[in-house]
Amino acid sequence: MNLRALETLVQILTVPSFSAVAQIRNMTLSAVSMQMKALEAELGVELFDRQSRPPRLTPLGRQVALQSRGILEARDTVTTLCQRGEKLVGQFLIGFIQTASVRILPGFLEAARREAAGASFQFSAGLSETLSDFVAEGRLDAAVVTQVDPMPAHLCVQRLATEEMVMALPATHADADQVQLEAQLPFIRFRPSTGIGRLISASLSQVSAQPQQIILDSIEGTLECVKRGLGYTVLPRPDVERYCDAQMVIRTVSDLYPSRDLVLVTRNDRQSDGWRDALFSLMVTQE
Amino acid sequence: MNLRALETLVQILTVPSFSAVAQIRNMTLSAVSMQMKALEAELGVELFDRQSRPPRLTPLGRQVALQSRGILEARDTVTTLCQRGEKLVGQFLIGFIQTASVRILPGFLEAARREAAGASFQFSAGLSETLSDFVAEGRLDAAVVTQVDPMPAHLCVQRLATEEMVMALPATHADADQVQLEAQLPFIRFRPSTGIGRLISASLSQVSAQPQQIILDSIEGTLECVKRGLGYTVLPRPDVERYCDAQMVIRTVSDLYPSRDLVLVTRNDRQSDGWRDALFSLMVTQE
DNA sequence: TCATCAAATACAATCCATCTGAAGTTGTGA
DNA sequence: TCACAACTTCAGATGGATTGTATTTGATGA
Repeated sequence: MNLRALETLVQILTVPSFSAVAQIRNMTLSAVSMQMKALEAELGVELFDRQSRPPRLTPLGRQVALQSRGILEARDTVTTLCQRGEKLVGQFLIGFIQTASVRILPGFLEAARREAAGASFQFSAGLSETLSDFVAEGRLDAAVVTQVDPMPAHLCVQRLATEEMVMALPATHADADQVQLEAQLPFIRFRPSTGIGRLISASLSQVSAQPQQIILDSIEGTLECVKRGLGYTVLPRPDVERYCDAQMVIRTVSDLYPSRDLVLVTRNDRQSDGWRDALFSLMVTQE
Repeated sequence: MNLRALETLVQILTVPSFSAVAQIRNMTLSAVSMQMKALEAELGVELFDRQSRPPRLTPLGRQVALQSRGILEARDTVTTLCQRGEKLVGQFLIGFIQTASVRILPGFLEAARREAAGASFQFSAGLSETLSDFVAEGRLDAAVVTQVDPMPAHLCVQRLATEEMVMALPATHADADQVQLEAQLPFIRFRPSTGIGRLISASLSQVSAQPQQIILDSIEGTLECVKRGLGYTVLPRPDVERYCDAQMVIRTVSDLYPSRDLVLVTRNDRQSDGWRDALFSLMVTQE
């Protein structure tokens, strides 16, 4: 099916005769006639009643013309999509690690709707290493992850936020020092396979051998255990504060545990150069 | 813009490489490459990142591909529209005289939705002569009118319903005979320019010279006047009965006034032969 | 009913876009 | 660094679309 023929057909809705359409479209009457004949042949139906001299659209022909108008409009949305001057145009596949999808994603979506109407986004969740690899392979356009070493090659890394690691412990143990704590309560560890968990594991090995450990894979679940006095844990401050209440106290432990960076990773190629900074600015503005 | 190229682009959403698409679509890799290059040139954008070896869709390219899928779906609705075996497919332009649009149209629409899903309808209102002329000229596909003489040539006329003409008079004059009535009340005449009005005018000239007349162009308004004792009138029975209540009585006057026929008029050509009977049956089934 | 005219169709020649096949280039993975 | 697979480029072939001209057909008016 030829779009030029559909354009002709659609014009015939508003113009009385083939010859008039031919003039408007800068073609010969002959060409118009043949376009319509070919269209009829392809669809296997009569679009025109040729008993009458300016051939008349049949009801079916009229319907086809109206539908064709829809096809052409759909095409025009594509061309205008491509003519936008904006940087962020297209469908972006973006990965988020769990905590970032809570902290960064909502504000990002809001900013994107405001400032990047031509763009759409599809998100997927995963671990920092996986997402970084996906970006490197081209299966994702970008990802928000915690900085990991070593980063896959040819990736561009931009820091979005720094999250301080804090200790969350039951209010009943608010006064215990580190040694007492370790003796009295088990350490509840966030699943070590994730970025956070790894970071903590690395730190822990320098601190002390933990006699008792509970391993959980949910931040909310971890903190719920803390509130009930089942143990203590170490997590990024924003996550802890979100669930904090009177049953729990927060202790700053920046000397024991390093902070972590949330970063935006993109491929370091010419394509990404076109939109990397625009994407980055949509993610930081919502701070 | 070439629909075949769009098909190729859409396939690339689900298939990893140009060469795979080429195999699936029975073309050479070369042709795929050139189609995509031509598409990029036409849109003036980069749909693919050719830094990497199976060329990767850029976010914009992905968006264009997704939108293109919409274009192709729109095209498919057109082709399936044309493949329906039904008789009534397309957009029909149909004229209705005022009273028919109340009596016939609702039931017709209901039947059409049930039995002619591939058809859409656009209605216009007007006088019987005008609508009949429009059908003859091809500005309408069909019309429901009162039978008028002479009918324009080459029209096919099918009777839908017969409406008896009855007299409506105020309940206060229920016992008056025709002579008393004429002496006591003015005759309220429905606008003579319409089909009904004409019919009545023609009859009246045979009956008697009316000393007093009120002319109105609304059936409901006419009957409201009758209810209030301002005069009497003659109208089709269904219209009178719709508004009848205790303040008004109906008198059969078939000896004085002829009945009228509601008819479906269509052009008498090969095109209309295809759907005339189907349309007709949708209009009578709702009786 | 016929003559006339405008409009559409038919057809051959031509044009143009697209496809193929072969040769050349370029990422990728060993 | 090499080999290979994948893509691009190019020239030539192909086929669909357009044009110009001749012919047909429906509309109009005498």
